[in-house]
Amino acid sequence: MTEAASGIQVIDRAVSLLDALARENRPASLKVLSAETGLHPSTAFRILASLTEHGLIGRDSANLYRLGPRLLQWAGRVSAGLDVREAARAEMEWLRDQVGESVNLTLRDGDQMVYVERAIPNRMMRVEQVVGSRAPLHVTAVGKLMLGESGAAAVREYARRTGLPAYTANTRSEVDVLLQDIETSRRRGYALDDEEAETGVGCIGALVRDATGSAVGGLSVSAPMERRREEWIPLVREAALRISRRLGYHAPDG
Amino acid sequence: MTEAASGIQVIDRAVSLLDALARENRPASLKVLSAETGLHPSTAFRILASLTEHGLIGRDSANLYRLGPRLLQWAGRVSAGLDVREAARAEMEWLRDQVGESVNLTLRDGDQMVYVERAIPNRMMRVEQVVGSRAPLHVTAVGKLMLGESGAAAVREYARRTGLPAYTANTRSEVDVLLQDIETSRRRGYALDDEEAETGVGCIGALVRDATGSAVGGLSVSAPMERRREEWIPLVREAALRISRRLGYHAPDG
DNA sequence: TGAATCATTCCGTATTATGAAACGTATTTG
DNA sequence: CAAATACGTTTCATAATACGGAATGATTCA
Repeated sequence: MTEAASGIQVIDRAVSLLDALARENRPASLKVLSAETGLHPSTAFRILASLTEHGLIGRDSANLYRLGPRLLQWAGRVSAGLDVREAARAEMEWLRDQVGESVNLTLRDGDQMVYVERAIPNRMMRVEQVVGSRAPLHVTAVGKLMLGESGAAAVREYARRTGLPAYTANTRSEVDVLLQDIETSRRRGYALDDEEAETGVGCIGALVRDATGSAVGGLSVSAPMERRREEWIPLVREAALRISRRLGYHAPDG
Repeated sequence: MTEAASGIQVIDRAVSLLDALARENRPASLKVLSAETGLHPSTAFRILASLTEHGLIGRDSANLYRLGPRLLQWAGRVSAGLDVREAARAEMEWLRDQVGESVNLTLRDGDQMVYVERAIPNRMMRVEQVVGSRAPLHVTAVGKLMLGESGAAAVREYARRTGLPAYTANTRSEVDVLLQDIETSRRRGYALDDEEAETGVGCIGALVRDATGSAVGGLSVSAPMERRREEWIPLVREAALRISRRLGYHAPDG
């Protein structure tokens, strides 16, 4: 169903098969996959066989297809230059232990933020993001900071492209309101998300920069709104700064 | 260089491009990638463009190609049925804090173990595995336990297929020695790796089972040999068992 | 400013992937 | 237990598809 077309047919089809498998989130039969993607069974079989050969897909005892471990090999190298995930892991765990809430590391990918790494607390009620999932820039704390990096003109373009869809009553779906928010966030060096992506969930985010000083992503704490504390702000900033330092970042002045 | 051929040409080529990019471990130019893979620049360009379209590859400001975050989406769903990684994360951190050494979660993929998740301690000297990297079954603690699951005949077949290559002086490269080791390990419910994969590194491993009782992977502690302690054995077993329980595993008797 | 290097696009061609149909194999049903 | 059904796999003629040589743009370097 979720199709994408461009460039090379076989690759489009292979991707849609892998997507179908990921969406299913469990081992799937050829029948299911070919139905799901609308591919002729024979074609789907051939492509799946090729992907299997390369380890991108594994096969069950029951002849079911599943995503293969080779993907991990590639995913491990996904980063923005240096390995941000690597640098972030320890700091994220530290921050999670400080605040007792979920900590997320996100990277920008076009008009979206991608959740790249997380540390979740051991409590009953918590906010949980799936690694690899996405959210639009304007509804996340880190996303708003990223927008602030590229200037007002770029934000307006973003607004025009996406239409600033509203996820909750609090989503900044008016350009001017968004610009206002972005500007104060930029000045303060941190951003809040006041139930703008999901009702009941609040975030505090700060940017992570690399050796060249450009923002490669961000760190954020996500908590049920009523548990979020202002006291966490310096902690989030501190953790983000420490990750940045590990990436070679040196503060502008000293 | 590292070629693989089978089934569909474009997919073989796309995979080899992604591989080249992963091997490079940094953003790479079209020139480099086409040279590395032996593909005509025009062909490499077309394939890379298609992969980029799908987010499997991202592009730098300097027109360099890098692995894209979409891979994370897929990698996040790589598992053996239920999400082992998910279930394991907390337990792994607990175990790491108990023993103060690196903890690895591994899955079997054919004749190899794949490192799927890790928790590393915050100390200067530590053993570190890259997520997605691999090792043959017979040189790892968990691998030997996995071999023990399928019986002596299967082990002999494995030995014949792979030739039991020796990585250190301690590697069990004689079938009978290996079988002996596997059998005692199976009976004890845990396995040791006494510098069999790398000199100076010792491991303690235990299996992780799913709801059907079959081994889906394993948990292991890796430490410099002189720091490894026998007291850790029950801790490793306990953590592995807790992960198994989260996957729905129920001990055979009670 | 000119030269050189690399990325990108174009396009005729043959190779490559395609999908209908036939064949195996396992599972279900009467 | 046999027949039927459903699904996975292989084959093969065909045309659509990806190929790669060459020409064009865009940068970088001298």
